[in-house]
Amino acid sequence: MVTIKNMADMLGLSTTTVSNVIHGKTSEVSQKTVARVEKLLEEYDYVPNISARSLTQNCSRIIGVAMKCRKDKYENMIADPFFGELLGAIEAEVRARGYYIMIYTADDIREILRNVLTWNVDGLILIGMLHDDFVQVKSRYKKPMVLIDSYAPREVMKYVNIGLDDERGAYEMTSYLLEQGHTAIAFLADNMEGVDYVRYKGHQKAMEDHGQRTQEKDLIIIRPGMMEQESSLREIWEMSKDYTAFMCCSDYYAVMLMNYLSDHGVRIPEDLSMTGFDDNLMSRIVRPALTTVRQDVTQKGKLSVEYLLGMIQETEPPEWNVRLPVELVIRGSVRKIG
Amino acid sequence: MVTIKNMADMLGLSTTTVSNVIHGKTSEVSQKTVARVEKLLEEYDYVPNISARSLTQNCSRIIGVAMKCRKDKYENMIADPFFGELLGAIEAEVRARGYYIMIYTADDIREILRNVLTWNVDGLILIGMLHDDFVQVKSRYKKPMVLIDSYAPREVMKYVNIGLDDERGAYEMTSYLLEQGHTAIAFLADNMEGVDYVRYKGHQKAMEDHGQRTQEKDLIIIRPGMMEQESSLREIWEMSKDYTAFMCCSDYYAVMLMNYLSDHGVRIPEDLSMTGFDDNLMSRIVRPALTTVRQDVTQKGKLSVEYLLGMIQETEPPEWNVRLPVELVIRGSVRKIG
DNA sequence: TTGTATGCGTTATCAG
DNA sequence: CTGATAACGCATACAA
Repeated sequence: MVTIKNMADMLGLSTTTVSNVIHGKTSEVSQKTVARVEKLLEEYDYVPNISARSLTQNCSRIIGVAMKCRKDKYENMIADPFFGELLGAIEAEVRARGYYIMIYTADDIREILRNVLTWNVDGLILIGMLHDDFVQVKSRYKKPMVLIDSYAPREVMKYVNIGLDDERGAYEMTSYLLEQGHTAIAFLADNMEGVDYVRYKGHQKAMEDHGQRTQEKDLIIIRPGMMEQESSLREIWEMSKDYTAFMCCSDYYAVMLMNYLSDHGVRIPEDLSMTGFDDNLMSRIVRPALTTVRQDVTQKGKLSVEYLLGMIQETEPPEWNVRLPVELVIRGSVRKIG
Repeated sequence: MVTIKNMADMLGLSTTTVSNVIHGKTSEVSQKTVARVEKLLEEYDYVPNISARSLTQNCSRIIGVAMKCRKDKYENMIADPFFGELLGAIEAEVRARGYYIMIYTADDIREILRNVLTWNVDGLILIGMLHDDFVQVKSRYKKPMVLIDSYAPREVMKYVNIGLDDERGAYEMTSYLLEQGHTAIAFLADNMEGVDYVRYKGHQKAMEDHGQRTQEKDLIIIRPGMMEQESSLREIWEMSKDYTAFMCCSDYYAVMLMNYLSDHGVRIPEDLSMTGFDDNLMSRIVRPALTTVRQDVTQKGKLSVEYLLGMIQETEPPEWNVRLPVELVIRGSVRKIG
């Protein structure tokens, strides 16, 4: 590996001059010298050492992507279609802007924080963080951050969030189901915080606006591992008999359930209508194709990077709480009744 | 951010002593000093600066994951279920071993190389590389490398490869199809190099061993974009009328085609049997579930990291050409005929 | 237009 | 047991 010093020695120049040429500060260097240096640069295919640069400039050109993943839920988060697409979109945009990406996944937020600090990351994209985690990161990491899909209370701390109009998405889906004559609707969610909670609220609101009431028993919480457990699936199957529609918080749950149920003789959508959320690859592959709420995951990733890099270049973000639009995608998994 | 020097000053010690405590070289330091230093370490939650460390030690603790991706094929490679799972598995293992991962995707191998060199990556995992690319990398990058799914000619250059028993997988699948009474089989591949070529060879061999011949027209090459193009799909549909089975080189193609065809009235498997390769998430989701060849992608990723880290620690790899086993998974997309 | 000197945070060598 | 000091590769303030 050639270093600046190597080359300076070869040319009988100082490192300063070589460095200047490398950085295009050619106004301060004579034409002739520039040519000589550039020739050598080419010849040896000089590549700067980022560690050294990072040390002097106190910036690393690394964008950290931190994902808190509950070990009990994911053993391979990146394999999830949603995260895969999101990560891919982030990677593409970061690369296009001349930065690098480093992924930090961990159960423990302190481990993530340690990594972020040790690499002196220039900016951070936080995925799947709850409020407490965010507070902890914020207290030690002082550079720009963007959260994705966060619903941490904004009163406590100002932050940029790139999210979705989750409430509206759920509202529209519920309205659609009601229009199709469904009133016995179960809502299936991961938990009752963050995104899922807001979607549930949208669902509730639509129900109320249409003169329907929601009951606690109509809310089915999918606990980790349930989708792989025969007994839990059977339980859900039993429950399904009380409803005409299952409204799921994610395509993944919708698709997994749909397959389990139809494999056990439940006809979709004749016996039970199903809807998802996200419009993943899966929703298009499954038959009947899944009626779902589309979000533009690639756009989400891209925008996160744009905002983050904007902040790194010291401009205020144009918006602190971005809610990307959402669109109802009607396919074949809902039937009209009555 | 506290530095070693900061702390040394506070304690009236030298950086050497503090550094020694940090690295557990406590045999050279008095109990009392150790305690004092550790207290401060704790108090300020000292985090080392990796750039500085990298500079002195000439190693970065970064494992590079380089993926050459043809722009015309992938706009988001990580979103592909296969790469997503592979990358996730690599990430998990790298993290468990105390290393970090950096992803380099590019169309141009020289860009990848530049990044690898600039970060002084300790080891490299190469995915989707053809022989020429590998030669180019090898000529400039002198640290350990592991290739995944490579079929670069071994005579030219010795290298570690973690791959699959592709030939056998295809052989078994073809044998299975023949047993089920199929002889009019089309083979659908991406191209005729690397993995796909070897799978095709396995297919050919099985055909011959069973007294069948393969003809050039029975080999259908899926060009980039074809899966999204109505006209191409229609063409394939037309072709399908001459066959009783489509044997696809990947689950992705199998699933996409299966859906297109069944949406157009072709009954799977009554009118046409289909098989895939990989045993992705998709193959389990689709109905009828896809008969396919299973590979353990997670194992592939994990093993790659194990081999690579072994080499970084200067031990010879136990094996230069690993061919992971493969398993026929019989589901519902193939019917028995005759 | 070019060169000298210094510092970034860490580790390593060697001397006390 | 502890401490100077140099070195890693690069960028920059300042000097010439």
